[in-house]
Amino acid sequence: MKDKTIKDVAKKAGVSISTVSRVLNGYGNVNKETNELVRKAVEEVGYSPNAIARSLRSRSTKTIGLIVNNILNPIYSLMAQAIEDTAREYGYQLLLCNSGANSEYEKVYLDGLYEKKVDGIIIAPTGQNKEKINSFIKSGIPVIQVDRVIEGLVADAVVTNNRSAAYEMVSRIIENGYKKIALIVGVQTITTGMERMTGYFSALAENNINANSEYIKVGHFDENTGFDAMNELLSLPNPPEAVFVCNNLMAKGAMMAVRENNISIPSQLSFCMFDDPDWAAMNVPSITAVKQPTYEIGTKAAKLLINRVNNQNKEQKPVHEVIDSKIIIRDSM
Amino acid sequence: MKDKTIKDVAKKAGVSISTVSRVLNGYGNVNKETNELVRKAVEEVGYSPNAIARSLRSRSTKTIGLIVNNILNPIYSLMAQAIEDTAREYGYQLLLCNSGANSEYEKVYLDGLYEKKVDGIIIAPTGQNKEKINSFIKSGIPVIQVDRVIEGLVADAVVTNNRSAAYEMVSRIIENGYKKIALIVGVQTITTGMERMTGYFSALAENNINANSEYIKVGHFDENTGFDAMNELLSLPNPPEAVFVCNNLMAKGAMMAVRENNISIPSQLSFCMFDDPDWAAMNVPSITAVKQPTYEIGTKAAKLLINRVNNQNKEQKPVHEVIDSKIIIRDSM
DNA sequence: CTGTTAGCGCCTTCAT
DNA sequence: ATGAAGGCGCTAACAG
Repeated sequence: MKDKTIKDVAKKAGVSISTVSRVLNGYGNVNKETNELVRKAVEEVGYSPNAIARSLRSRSTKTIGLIVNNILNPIYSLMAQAIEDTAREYGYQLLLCNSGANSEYEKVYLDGLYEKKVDGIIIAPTGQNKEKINSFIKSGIPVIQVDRVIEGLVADAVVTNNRSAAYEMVSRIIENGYKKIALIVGVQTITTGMERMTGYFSALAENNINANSEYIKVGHFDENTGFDAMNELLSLPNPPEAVFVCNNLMAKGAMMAVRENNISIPSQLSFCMFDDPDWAAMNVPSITAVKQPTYEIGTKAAKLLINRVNNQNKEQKPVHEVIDSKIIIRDSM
Repeated sequence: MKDKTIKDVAKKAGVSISTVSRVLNGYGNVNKETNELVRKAVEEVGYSPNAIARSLRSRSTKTIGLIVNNILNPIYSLMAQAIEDTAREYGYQLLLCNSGANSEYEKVYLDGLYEKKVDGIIIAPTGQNKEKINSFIKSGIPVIQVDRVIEGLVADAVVTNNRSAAYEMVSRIIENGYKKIALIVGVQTITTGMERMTGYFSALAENNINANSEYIKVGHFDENTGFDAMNELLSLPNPPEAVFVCNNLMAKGAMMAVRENNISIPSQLSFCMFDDPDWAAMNVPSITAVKQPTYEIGTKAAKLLINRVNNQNKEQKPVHEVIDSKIIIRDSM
């Protein structure tokens, strides 16, 4: 069954296609009766507008691209939900891209989104495609960075206070009387990894505790790294008394290792983490965690983007919004 | 910076736009030298094709719409990941829609996807928009149902063996010597709710156990329902010895209630569930669960869809694919 | 207030 | 092997 076009409606209503267009888009002056006539014709014909044709002409797709690492990570699925909720509210749709933290995939996605003429993109960048991302901005397509940020890229960003949250978390550990504090953290080429580690060092320094390089494990922000790192820490001749694990995936792996080694928390090891997935609260003992304002980050990012889209002319300075995380003290520390 | 078009490339290469188009799409006969010439011009000009224009002309968007209940539910985020992986492999992109199990939203999304001329859709349907979904199919836009199915809709579907998996799970409970077995399940208007409940009844019947209506809690597939239902079960004068909770959200709520009531699993209550989220394996005791082949469902659905898209003419019969779940026995039973 | 017209960027016969 | 021309469905001047 072939789609009906604006032409069919025009014929049915006995008016010109421009009149139909005017009625459909609700601008210009249209006679009330004509308006009625057209609306009835739309019904009768069963007309549905062709967004592709409209986009080609109007140079707006009402679509935004979202590139995340891993939609399975609750951080990103919650963020996606927030963005989607906001997008819907404003009449936008979401093109979802799962980069898998792979910069090659990211590049392909960026090209795809460019060709599809999205009105803007929200991205948790791998960091490897700075120039390509920049070309969006130069073309007038707004870009909002979330979660992490590419240094030197002049684009908006919405992130959490990684450094100070980590700082505060580690300070709490110290307050509880621990000095031998380990850190499991992700690569230092992305800002989350870097900032969380910096927070850790600041807290140690401020309390005159020497950082012990044996206690610092840097790897990927994933389960395997967490598992391996924790095993290494536990097999140290002089193991740490506390550990701060810097994201939920690593923490899951680390927790597995803790269990396999029959280490009791918090009596043998104080355990706390960045992120607050379901299992953190359900674990026995429940895990002290840094809870990111993920939904809010998503909402803010989406609103910021849509705002940009609607004011492309006004050359505002990039916004760098930092929303505070909350530390949730539970029983593991 | 204005986008370069095929025209700019043509001018640069000193050929016509149709030759450029031929080179870009790799069909027809083009002289090797001309080919070179055009490719170089593409580079020099910095040309990127406009997918919108191409779609308008070619009537294909290389885009598929995905409508799920709740991207936060790991079942759906994993499915989304699978679909996305497959889509990427075949050069398709994903328009993500989060219906929130709300049929009004679902309707709006369906309209939006129709207007955006997606090549096909994958949907976990609420069940309330049968006619609208059917209109896609009538227009030649393939639809694949996942997770659940609308009765009487002539469309492909990829689901798990809800009935027999539930049947087997409950049979296992019975084998373990329990007779007072409760069920917490979602609404019976969607097939997952219905089939899982049917499986429960079959297992009881086959073992000559009378179903006790006090033990059967039907509500929404969400955390609150699970929590409330479990509380009610536990406050029964004659509480059940075992419970089968029919999805991960409900199970989370139910587990909360179990804990608040200081009920010990499995000594006081045998607990098992449909779905296998992170926390099920990590819980103490670990939870016996029906693990759906979620990734596989997503992959199959995407492949089926893409296949349909490429063979729109061939009027094949709808496929109803059922992929078996796996029961993972753990310590909670 | 309404109709005519000119494209948006691309693909695709149809000539040559 | 290449070019010219029409049109996908729609919006937005521009006339009237």
